[in-house]
Amino acid sequence: MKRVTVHDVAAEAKVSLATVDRVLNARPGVKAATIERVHAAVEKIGFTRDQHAANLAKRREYRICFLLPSGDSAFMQELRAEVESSVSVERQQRTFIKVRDILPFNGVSLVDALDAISAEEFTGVVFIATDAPQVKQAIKRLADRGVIPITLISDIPSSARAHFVGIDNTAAGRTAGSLLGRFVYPAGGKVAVIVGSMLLRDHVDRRLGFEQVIRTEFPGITLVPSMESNDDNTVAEKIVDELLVEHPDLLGIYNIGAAKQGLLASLKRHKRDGQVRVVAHDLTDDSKEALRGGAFDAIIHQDPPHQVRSAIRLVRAYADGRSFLESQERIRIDIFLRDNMPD
Amino acid sequence: MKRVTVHDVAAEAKVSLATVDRVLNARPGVKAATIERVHAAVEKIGFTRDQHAANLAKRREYRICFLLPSGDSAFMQELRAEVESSVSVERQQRTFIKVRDILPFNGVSLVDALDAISAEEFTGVVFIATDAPQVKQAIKRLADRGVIPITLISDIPSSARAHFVGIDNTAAGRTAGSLLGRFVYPAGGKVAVIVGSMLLRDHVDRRLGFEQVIRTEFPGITLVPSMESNDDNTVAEKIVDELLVEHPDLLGIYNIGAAKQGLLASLKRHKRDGQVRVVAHDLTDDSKEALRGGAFDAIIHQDPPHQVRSAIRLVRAYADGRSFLESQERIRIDIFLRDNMPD
DNA sequence: AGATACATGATTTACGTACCTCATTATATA
DNA sequence: TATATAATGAGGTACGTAAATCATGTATCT
Repeated sequence: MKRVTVHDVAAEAKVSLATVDRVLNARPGVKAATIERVHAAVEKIGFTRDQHAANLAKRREYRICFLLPSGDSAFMQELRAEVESSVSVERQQRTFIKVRDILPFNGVSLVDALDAISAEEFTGVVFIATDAPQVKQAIKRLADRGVIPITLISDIPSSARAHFVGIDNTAAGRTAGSLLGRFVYPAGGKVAVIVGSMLLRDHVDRRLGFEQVIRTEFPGITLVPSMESNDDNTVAEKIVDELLVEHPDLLGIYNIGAAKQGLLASLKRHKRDGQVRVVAHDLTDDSKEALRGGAFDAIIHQDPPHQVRSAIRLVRAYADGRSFLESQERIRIDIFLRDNMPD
Repeated sequence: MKRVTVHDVAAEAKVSLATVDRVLNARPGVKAATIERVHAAVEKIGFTRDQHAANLAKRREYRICFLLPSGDSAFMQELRAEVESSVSVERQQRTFIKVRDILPFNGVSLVDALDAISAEEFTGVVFIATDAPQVKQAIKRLADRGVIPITLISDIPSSARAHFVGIDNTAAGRTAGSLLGRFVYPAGGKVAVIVGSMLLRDHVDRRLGFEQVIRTEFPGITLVPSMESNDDNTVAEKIVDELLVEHPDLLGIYNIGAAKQGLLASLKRHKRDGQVRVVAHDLTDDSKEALRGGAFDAIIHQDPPHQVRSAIRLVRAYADGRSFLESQERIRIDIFLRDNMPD
């Protein structure tokens, strides 16, 4: 059971090793007929290139830059921790990862960071896109310089980014709507939405999907006009306070952004936790605790470790012009209840 | 920016290459003090062994055998398809995969298959465990022969298997209970459970978890005694027919096994699809269709591609005595609604 | 026919680690 | 002190592919 190597292919096709190499690596200077012969030989003896040997010989290296907001939301912290812990793992596969900080909610800072990256320095850049024309242009410049741009969490669909790693946020909103709708149905009644910022595309999309579903499928439910927390706990707490006072019959809340602590604090103070059905985003320590205690009913989640690994694999795949497994790179819209929480 | 190699470690530690090699590969014949020096040097200059070069030099090969039931449930078919499609991908990483058929629901067939495997032939075996003492003993013999046993989907916890790849089925049952409970609550009323076979540990566990949650958290809900479909559509259809006739006020069904077509057929014939809330297992073409049409409300799922990849990675990790990323190998209990279905 | 471009062969080096052999030096044991 | 044993060094080969160089053969064109 010896391994099938390029030498065997050469023998089988009755050509030299050099020609096999030319064919396999799509180098010029080989007749079409010869190319065919080599391919036939590959098929016949079942040759597959040894990835380890190939990578070693190619002495390929991948340098990836992650641009992460210096904000301190639990979700971002987990993402950052995941990136940092992948540094040593990925180094074994010749992938060198650097993290650069940018200011959160700040398009200019992102544009500056993108413009500061050269193809000599980095193979690809992974970042959370802010939906602004300047960012779009910066992505274009980046791609033109030969750096692979990968958007994470939040996308700019019509930009020059090679790939988006993240969930379909409209679908996530619809999912939240389906859940919360069923939870408060058939009683019917009022449901409120709290967004982080209407400037973030993912938040906007989530709200859109949520309202779609509620309006079309749960006609018994009334939507209370949504408010912006700016992902700030103090603001969120005030919003919920007012909400609970003004609508004592409130049945459910969909919390689109971060600032879950503020929401929880208000619910608890009004002794409405466990009564009002809550669907929120991102499985963090806070929300796990709230799920356990019954204050939250469901969490919509996108797995940070998976997203980080996926982004890294995608940079390598695009750099090599390789294809990749669609199914492995699709980020799922995870639903967590108390009972299917990890740990 | 040159790569840090073993040579650099040798220079830094002021020892020969041979000694560095002895230390890194834990070979005997090195003083404790010298080992320390080498480790210190590794730390200082940040050396990480190049996996590609290492694997190449080691000329390591992994041979993995998947034992799959020849049954034709959609879930098993997807699993099998995934294994087969991974053959060519994994070959590039020197992993050779073979599939062997065994009879479904048949412990003897599994035991025979396990006993027929030698360490010369295979590095590891991946199989769906049937919970029987004979199987447990066969696993022990297998492990003693030096083959790595990995259980998939269904486990025997106290056996000699190296690892279990799959979900916690009690938790899956609880998850189903939480969902269905909330869906039919606060109306209260009757909910029925249909199992595939009480001989399968995963089915038993699911029912257990489901009943736990319903009993403790949704006291308004009455559980209709559960019945066995043996994963047969004709049987399942008959069961549901009787159920719907006997309990016209039935609010929900938890379908634990396969045989979803029978369930659907009966519901449709009685024009109760969309009325009765249904939670079932495994996202297949049938259940996707049913989710879309509103006949099913939620599907509890375990991702076959992920499980196959995980099993393969685990065989390699155990074979090399390496550690692995817990988080990457944990199989999630996925919840799918119409709105977060893939595709 | 001679120049020219194209197609192919023959051969070599490099990648970074594993692993083997043989020689040499340091340390412990009798 | 002689001898056994442990610890280390020096050096080489192999793994399978990539990539380069130089030589040689063949067809094409004016």
